[in-house]
Amino acid sequence: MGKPRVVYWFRTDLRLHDSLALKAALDLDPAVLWPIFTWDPHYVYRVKGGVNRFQFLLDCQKDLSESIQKLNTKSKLFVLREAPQTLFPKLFKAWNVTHLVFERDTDAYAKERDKTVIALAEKAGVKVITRSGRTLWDSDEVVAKNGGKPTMSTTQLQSAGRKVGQIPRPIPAPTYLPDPGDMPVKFTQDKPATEPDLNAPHRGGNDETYANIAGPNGDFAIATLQELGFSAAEATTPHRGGETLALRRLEEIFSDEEYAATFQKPKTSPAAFEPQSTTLMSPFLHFGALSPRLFYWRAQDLVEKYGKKASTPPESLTGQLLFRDMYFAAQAAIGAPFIQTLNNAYCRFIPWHLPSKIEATDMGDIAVSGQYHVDSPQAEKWFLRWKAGVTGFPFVDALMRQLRAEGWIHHLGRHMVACFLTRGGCYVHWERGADVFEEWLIDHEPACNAGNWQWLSCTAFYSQYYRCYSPVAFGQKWDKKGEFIRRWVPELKNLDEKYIYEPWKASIGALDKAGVKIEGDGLGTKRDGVYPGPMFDFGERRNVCMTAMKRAYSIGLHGNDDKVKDGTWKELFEKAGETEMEGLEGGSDDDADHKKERSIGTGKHARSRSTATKEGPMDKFAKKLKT
DNA sequence: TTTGTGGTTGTTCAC
DNA sequence: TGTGAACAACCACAA
Repeated sequence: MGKPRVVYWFRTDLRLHDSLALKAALDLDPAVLWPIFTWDPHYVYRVKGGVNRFQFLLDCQKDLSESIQKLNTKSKLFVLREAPQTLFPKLFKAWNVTHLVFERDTDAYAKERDKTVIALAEKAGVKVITRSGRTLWDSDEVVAKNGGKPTMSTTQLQSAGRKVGQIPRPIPAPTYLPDPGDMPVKFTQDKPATEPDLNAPHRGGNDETYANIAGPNGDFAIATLQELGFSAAEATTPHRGGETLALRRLEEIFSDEEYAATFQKPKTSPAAFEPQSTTLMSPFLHFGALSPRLFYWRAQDLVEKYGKKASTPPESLTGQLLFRDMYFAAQAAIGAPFIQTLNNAYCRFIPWHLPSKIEATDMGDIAVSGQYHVDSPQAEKWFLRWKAGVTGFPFVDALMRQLRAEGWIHHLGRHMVACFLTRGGCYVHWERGADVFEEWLIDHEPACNAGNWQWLSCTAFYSQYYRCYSPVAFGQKWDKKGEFIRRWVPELKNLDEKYIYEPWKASIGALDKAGVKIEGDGLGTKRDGVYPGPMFDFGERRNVCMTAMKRAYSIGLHGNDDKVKDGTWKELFEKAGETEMEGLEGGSDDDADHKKERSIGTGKHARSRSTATKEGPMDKFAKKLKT
């Protein structure tokens, strides 16, 4: 028996430091080691992601590749363009591989994929070695110690975590890497189905991701944005990726001991933008350019040294990492339904507007990403205005515009816009908001995104729906003068601070002086010096939503209840006299356009109501179940 | 079992 | 310009 010939498969662990899986690979004392990355079509076509996040991913790959080359000039990150499920059997044979090593992934799709790959490896006589590493503790172990149940609070996570054991201390990056072996790719490349391509709207050019298995020059190079069909000029984020940058920033954070040791998340400002008030480490954690355990122990060691004045979880830096682990472990227990309401026993059913379309698949009944029923034209318009950052509420609009441009907004800013879209304004389904965040966030982490949207919409994790963020007061608390709004909503940059959060209250004189007109709905062609009026009376909507939430809570359905699946939930809500719900246009509206719509169309209104009663989305789903 | 307390991150008003 | 109470009332957790 010769020495092992090892493929190390980099996935969401794009780093060399603190990699238990990479250490396991090197411990084999390999004759050859190929560090590879495979472009998974699932990520390229089925996970929404704009150019900003792909740029961050490529940054991480480039940096990792350079670091590998520094350890061994013959090596680098070898990028292969084919689905792992079809690639590996061919690779095992062609490269005479003995071992496949990787860090375990955690979401439902990745677990399925890995199961397939492991089975294929076994069939090919290739030994598979995996290690946990994305989280502080292995999420499956946390779940086991939590009685097989999802961790729904940080207390649960912490007590289960204690039973798993101490969070491992980070290990250093390797100091050597073996040579890669030969890399023949004379086999046929299996090209993936590119449809549906959820990212097509972001691709300005031709998508050449899978044109050649080893890249355009056959040298396994890191892909460019152009090859992925993006134009480099389109990237609008200032936030760049890579392990080197992550480690440098970590040093900067901890060089200010007072900041790091006394960090209290609820006291950091969502309106701070230069610099921002939090660490901005989330995208590095997402792509694995930073180890969560390194971050944790840097913070924990400092806190112990700092003494009594240090902050504590859940508000402290370590607390933030605990929340992340909580969501991962909740996802590990609940599985695929964690990112949706349907079939999720832990997620309350609330008949929000714009519910997801449902598809029955082998993996269970899933919400189709991005596709939804327009049960209410009014809610649809509110949703579009929210997404476009033209709600007429400047603080909300500033946040949404920063999100789209930079792929990142402060955590409390996410609270603000999420509450506004769901239980505190539009009464639109949280899955719509989660879709938008998936598309735009460079730190999009499915577990954290779904978990936080459930939290903010009060469907799981959190239930104090009467605590509602005001688009006026909340921002003012942090940024009295509205500097943040002036930065992101330049139409209003000269407006007196008295009106910056509610420009509709400004006199014509004040507006003229600031050079801005309040009119229209903000959709369609942008006009200079024009900003839309507020899309509804917030106070009224707040009351409508809160009353509706109270009713939905008292009815008490969850995502796995039969009544939710067969459509009979509607009878319960009708009996309770609910009008603010899916299929019904409830609530009031100060939007001039809509008033017109309504005054012309009582008939139209009634029609949409009867259509919805006849067949709502869930009814359709019920039919599917019966057939 | 019941009951009380606390919960990372609300708002508004009174003083 | 800061603190405390009322608002209306959720769930988790501990005793």
